[in-house]
Amino acid sequence: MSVTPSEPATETRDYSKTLFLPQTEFPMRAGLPKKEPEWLAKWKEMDLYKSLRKASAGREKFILHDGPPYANGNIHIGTALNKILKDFVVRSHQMAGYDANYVPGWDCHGLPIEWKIEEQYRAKGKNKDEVPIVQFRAECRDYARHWVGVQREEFERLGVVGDFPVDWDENFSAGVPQSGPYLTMSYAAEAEIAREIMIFASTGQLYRGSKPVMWSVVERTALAEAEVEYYDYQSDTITVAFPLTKIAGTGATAAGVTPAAGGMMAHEMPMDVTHAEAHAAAGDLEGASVVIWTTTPWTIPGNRAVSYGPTIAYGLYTVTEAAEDNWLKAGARIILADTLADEVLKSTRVTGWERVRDVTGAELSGYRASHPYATLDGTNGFYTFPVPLLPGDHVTDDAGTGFVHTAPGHGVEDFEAWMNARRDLEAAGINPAIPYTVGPDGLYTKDAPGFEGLAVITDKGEKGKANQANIDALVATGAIIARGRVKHTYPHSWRSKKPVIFRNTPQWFIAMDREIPATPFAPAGGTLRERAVAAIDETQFVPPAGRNRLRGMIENRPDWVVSRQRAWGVPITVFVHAETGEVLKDDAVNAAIAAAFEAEGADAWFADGAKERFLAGRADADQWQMVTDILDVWFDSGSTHAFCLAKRADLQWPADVYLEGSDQHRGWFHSSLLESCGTRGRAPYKTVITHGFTMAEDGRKMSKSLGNTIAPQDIIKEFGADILRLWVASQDYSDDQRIGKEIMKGVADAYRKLRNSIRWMLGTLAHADDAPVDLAAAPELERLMLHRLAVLDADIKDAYRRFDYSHVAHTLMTFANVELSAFYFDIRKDALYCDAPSSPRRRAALAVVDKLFDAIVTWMAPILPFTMEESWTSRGHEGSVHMETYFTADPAWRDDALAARWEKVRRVRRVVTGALEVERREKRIGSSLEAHPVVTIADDELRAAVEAVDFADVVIASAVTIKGGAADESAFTLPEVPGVSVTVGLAEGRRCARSWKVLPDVGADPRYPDLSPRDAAAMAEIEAAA
RNA sequence: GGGCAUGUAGCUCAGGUGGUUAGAGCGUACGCCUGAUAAGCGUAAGGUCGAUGGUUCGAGUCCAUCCAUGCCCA
Repeated sequence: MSVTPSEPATETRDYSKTLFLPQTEFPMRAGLPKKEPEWLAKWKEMDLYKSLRKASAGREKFILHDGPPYANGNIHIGTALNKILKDFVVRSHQMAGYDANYVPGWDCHGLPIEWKIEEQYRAKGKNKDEVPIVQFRAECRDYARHWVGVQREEFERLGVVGDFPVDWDENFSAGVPQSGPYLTMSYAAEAEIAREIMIFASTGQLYRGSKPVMWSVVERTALAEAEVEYYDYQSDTITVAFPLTKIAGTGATAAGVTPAAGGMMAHEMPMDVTHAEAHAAAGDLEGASVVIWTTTPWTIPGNRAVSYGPTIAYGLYTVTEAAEDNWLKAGARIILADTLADEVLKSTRVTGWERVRDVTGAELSGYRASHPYATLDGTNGFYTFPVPLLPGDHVTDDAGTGFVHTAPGHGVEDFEAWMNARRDLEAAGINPAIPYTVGPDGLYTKDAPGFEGLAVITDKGEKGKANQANIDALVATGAIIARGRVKHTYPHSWRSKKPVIFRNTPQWFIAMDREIPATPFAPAGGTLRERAVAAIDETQFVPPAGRNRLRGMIENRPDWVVSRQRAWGVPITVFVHAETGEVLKDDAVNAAIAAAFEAEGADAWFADGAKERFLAGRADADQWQMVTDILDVWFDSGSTHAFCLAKRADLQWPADVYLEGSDQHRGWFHSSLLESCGTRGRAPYKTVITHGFTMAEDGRKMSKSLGNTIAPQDIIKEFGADILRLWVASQDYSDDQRIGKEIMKGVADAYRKLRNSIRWMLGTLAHADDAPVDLAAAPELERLMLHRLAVLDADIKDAYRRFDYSHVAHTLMTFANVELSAFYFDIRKDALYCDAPSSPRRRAALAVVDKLFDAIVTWMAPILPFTMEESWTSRGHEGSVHMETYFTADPAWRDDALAARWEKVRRVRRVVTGALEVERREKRIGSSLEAHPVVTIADDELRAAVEAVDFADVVIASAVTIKGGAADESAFTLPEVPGVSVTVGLAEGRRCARSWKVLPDVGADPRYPDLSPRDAAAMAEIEAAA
């Protein structure tokens, strides 16, 4: 095939053994799924985590504080992504010279674990309520413990380095564990969480209020949304009229309705002429009624307001014709949403009506309604309070009447509409307290006069008499105008399958807008909301959009409900006075509680005689009630900074970084911020990093039903953890990511290319020795590579500092492919393989490859810990690469002028490469070593740059000729490189049997008739040494 | 429905303050090499920059609306 005249007689010798070919055990195929566990074992054996701590003792700390995953079930791809990103942060800072100590943690309390234990009970036919609470809690604890163990192994398998070994005895005995992961259920954590909530209590930030919750009468328990199932259910419906009264200022008030405070009205209704006129015209709503429709007649005693839609078109309607005995009489005037008026009026069985005029939301705000039971006998005028009309976006005109009966104790939207209006209500002299109309037994309480003792739902889950009693009462007062039945979906308990109700229940809140007094950790000043907003401004967000998202939530959120009527958690360790409802503030009691928790865990609160024990000698146990609610688990995890960061000698408070998924703006970032601002006056973090969610390959959410889920365990089994980690590193984690078969294959391909470049370096470096090389005197090409290292050094370290791992991965992989594999290595193979051992050129190249290797391996180590460890030890190092700091380039290597010249050289190289490709196509050459390109360069400066280097080597040809002058029209040119043309001739001479270059002086050395002079000299040297 | 984001080649990403034919790596196709060989090198194809409308001499880049996807609320 070769066009080179060959002389078989002289090419008999096999010179390949005399070349310095790459030599390495480092396999091309990684076999990661099998190899990685071996590295894990090695790190365990050397106790990498502890060795790191020891080696970096005294260095500046960099602390990423772990957001605790929930100890329930195997990890999924999102958890893996999160932990891998955290590991990037930790490892990259460790290698940058910090002491980056990572202590993982787990969230152990809460509902899902309770469910699992209850489920196990049900399977055995047991009932949770039959089991002593302390025993139940013990089972929850064991369950959490099991999953901490499972997840711990899964996290370590990802290559995450941190303080993972758990000493269970230490966690469940007195004293703060000073090593191992933190657990929200350790005794020390439970004690500290209690201390934190007691700070809120003793500073008056914690208060008892109320809120409607879904309640199952059958099970006597509050239910979470996830515990509710929706079934069809037949409900009674009623349509009720609420007569209107003009709000003060005109002097007209209906009997029994308290006039509003004059000040507010004077503000809203200034007495100028225009308004006075408008007022007079509007007067005809006096005595008209707004109309509501509801499927829960039993909530009428709890009614406190009527909501309207500010943008809904309403009309005033007069009944012109109705049967004598009809509930809605002729002459009645009612207000309805126009789109619904006909439907409603038909349902009232009136036979004639007319629309009088438009009514707007703004006009309605000038009126109040009275309660339909204002005139109900036997209620002692209880219901004579004013019923305000509240604007609410939850009101629609698709169904009903366009007005919504608002019973704040019986619905979330009702509650919110009421609470949003709270300030205005108080200003108008209306009591914003929400009545407890229904008790835990489903019976009306004394807060529902006229109905007390009647059942809404019986303890069997049947409908009680409440609905009929209310309908009768509404008929009696004449407020009802229609009734009916409707079949709709209604929430039921997932256990009993019986309907649930919303009922107002006492709950504990942390106030957002109360001035905070001094705490043990921070001086007085500001409200929780003010403090949190200020703290957000002082926090760095990556990406920056996180700031607005978190701030928006803090600015608008209501008070924080921290109580749960559950068993598995830290109790709200507070005593309330039986009569006054006052919270006991006694530091000695608080200290006793915390001390007991530290020794025994929070179970101490639930043990028999706990009340007497903690109050002994301080307060009368008969006078004080013990709160048995537990804390929302968000308070637990919001306190991790207090019981972990602040309490461990090897950590520090505040954390440098919190890093979680973007859902945690509502979750952990949020609760930690509030908790810390309430007790310590600032955020527990300096920087907040967020990542997006992992989608399936098509960019859609993963779901089991779609069958497009992918588990990290499976990826590890098929590709290895390093591939999963490289996937993490190659994406912009701040946005949502995609994962799937094709994407993983692509990542594995990219990995393989990088691995091969490393493999080649290892093989080449097998021939290196330790003799020093003066790099300043190295050839230009070597100095160019050193220059690139100097530039990359700054770039890579800056990217790590910015937490920009995709920049690191893309930059280094592109560098390895484009500048090393396809350029530097390709060019230098000749010198590295063929030059004599003593050749300065070869020795310089080896020295540079050595630097390149150290740079790439240490720079990639945080991302590919397994592969880089394998590379590092394959180079003959005894220790771990993870004990190293980053390779650092000598700033003196930077040579921009040199780089600029080489930029020119490479432009010319591209033209030559193009020309060679044409020759190959035409089958005139195969290897570029068969060619002798003749390059014509018009520009003198460009030509000088090319002439200054060994251009034949650069284009991997056996010879090259550079000429000045205008480009040859008939020769090969590239439009983007004007003034350069190339013609390609065949190299003259014979093919050197060792280097395969085609040179005229092959055989010049008579000892080696088939070699070029360079190779002959190399052979002489090698043979002399042998 | 509301708040906050995102949308550039098959995949993963670059594209400060608007300016000539929109870039890279990987993958793909084709070719070369056979001394990095289940590797290495080269060449090529591949994009209505989510859509529409607007501002401008000129927009991937600015504005508006819409669509799609996601997170958090309702």
